[in-house]
Amino acid sequence: MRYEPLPIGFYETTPYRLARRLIGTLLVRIIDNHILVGRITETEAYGGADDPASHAYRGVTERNRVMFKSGGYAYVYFTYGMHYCFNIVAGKENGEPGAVLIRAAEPLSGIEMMKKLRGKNSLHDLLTGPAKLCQSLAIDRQLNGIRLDQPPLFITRDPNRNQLTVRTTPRIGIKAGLEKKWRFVNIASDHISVRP
DNA sequence: ATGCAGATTGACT
DNA sequence: GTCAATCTGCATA
Repeated sequence: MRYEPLPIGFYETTPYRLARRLIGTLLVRIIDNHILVGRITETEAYGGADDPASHAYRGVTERNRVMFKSGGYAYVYFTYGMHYCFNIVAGKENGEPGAVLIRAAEPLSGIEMMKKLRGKNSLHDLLTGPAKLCQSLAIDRQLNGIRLDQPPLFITRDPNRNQLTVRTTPRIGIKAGLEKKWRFVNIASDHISVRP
């Protein structure tokens, strides 16, 4: 199977629209001759000055500066003293900052490698949460700022278009901006972090 | 099944 | 000094 990365233009839209568009696409990670693939089941949109839950809310800092780039870059940050979270930057050059947090996916290929990276054997415990997903796909601060239109990390369309049933909910684990329903979940999948 | 505390470090006030 | 876009193990029911 050959995977064709989506072009940068795919990401040049608002975080909200990108978060919706990413549901059902494939996240592909190449590492040490292994091809790891997951079908994205859960995302969250984060904005800029309009969104108090976003890292970009108070302007540019050393940590969040890739959120201010144009769409199609990886924003990977470290949190809770031990976890990474993976985001995809959204938007156009010189537009509003924003990104989409990838919260969950369904493992499709490279499952043995994912289990090894994660140190667990349960299929349902590999990609069902933003930090678990980073661990199973070996995503860490080294990938912060890379472009997502080529290996070792990119998005591609699902050739076997699967059934999607997308629901929006408030975002998880935040204390501000709870009124926004900016989380997207494919409730047709078992591989999601928290069932709405 | 649901709930809570602890882990552990770096970014920001 | 505070606390985080989380996960885990243990407790209770």
